[in-house]
Amino acid sequence: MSKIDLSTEEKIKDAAKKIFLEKGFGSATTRDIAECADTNIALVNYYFRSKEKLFLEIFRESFVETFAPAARILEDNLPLEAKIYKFVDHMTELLKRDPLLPMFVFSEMRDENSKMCELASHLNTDKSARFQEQLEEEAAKGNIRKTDFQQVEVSLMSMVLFPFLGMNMLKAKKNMSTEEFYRFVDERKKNIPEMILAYLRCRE
Amino acid sequence: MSKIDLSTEEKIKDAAKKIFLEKGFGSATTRDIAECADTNIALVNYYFRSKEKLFLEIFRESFVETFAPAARILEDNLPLEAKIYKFVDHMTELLKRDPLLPMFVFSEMRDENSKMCELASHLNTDKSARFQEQLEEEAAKGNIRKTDFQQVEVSLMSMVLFPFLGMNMLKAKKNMSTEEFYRFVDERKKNIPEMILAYLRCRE
DNA sequence: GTCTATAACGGGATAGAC
DNA sequence: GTCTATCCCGTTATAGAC
Repeated sequence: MSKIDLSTEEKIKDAAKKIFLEKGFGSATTRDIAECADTNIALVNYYFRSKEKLFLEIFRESFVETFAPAARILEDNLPLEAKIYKFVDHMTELLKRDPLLPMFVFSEMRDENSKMCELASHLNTDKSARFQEQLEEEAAKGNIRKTDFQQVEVSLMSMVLFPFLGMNMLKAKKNMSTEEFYRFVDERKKNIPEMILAYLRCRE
Repeated sequence: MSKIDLSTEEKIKDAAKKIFLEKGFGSATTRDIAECADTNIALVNYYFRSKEKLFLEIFRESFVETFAPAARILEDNLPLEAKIYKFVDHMTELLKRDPLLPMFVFSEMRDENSKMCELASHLNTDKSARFQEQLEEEAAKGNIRKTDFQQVEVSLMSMVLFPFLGMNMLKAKKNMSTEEFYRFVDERKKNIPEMILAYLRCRE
């Protein structure tokens, strides 16, 4: 189905996603969205009641249906090394398709009292601590060093997400084109797991 | 000099910094700033001409005078290991004093065409490639592995900055208090250099 | 330098015709 | 479902009195 055949509601939602991800809730306007969807403000409110309701729908989808599931790869049932490679690879590919996603999610959680923070802690129910158990098991077997799993988890997330959060800074500082940036994050698919695994495995 | 003795101009600037860092340019209002500085909108415009001019001054100071100098520790003249520890320590202490700084800088650079991106690439003049040279020298001596210095640099930055960018996400997901968060990043002062150095030193 | 009042504008939302 | 016209509010900026 080509883009032109989408229902008005779908066109508005697609436009809203694009605009909100580019500008954030505060700087995006209903006018932007309507224009981008090739309709008018009245229809945006007809389908979604308000800018805020529309936004919450986009945020929920981005976070709950896209971001969180990818992060959950760490809870999969896979050997440690394979899992880390899979996580970095899948997450990187996801972010290459949707490079503004991390900044969108995190910038809307800048205010500690925002609805988005509430939403995120709400979704904090399924804590299958498989990754933590796995690190502890491997450490007990002597395969890796004993370590704080939260530190490892955050470092892993950091190294994958940060380049996208600081994409324009990186491009500015290193004079990178978009293609070079994507090559750079592709190289990290090998680099990041190597670093994590070197840390976990090397004695000291 | 106590806060109450500051000149009106200084009070406005302090207030503007606080408000802009909390909300970003788009969501901050001149009213917020005036109220926070305990004056009125007219005076804000009297001293700074417009919201945008005020903002640019705050951004310049935050970026040029605070953020960039800290990042430049990597170009210091120090042995590799000591330098990495110093960088992580100093940067973490800076961010503990100003935890909103990374999100402020990066979120304002979300739009590729923003003035802030221009500013950042403008400041891209002093590229003393001391850190790069150092990694290459040590690799030539066989002390560390041969590696892409940009990957190492970005990973290092990632691990230090990311927790502050995702502070509220982290707090929500891990049910952390502010104190626990600060304890967490303090532990990373040891953890991050260990990871980088394990990667650089371990053969494979 | 400081304040009050107001102009000029842009934003979200809705009424009502079709 | 769709559109035009409009309302109402918050925002930036400034004029003008003190």
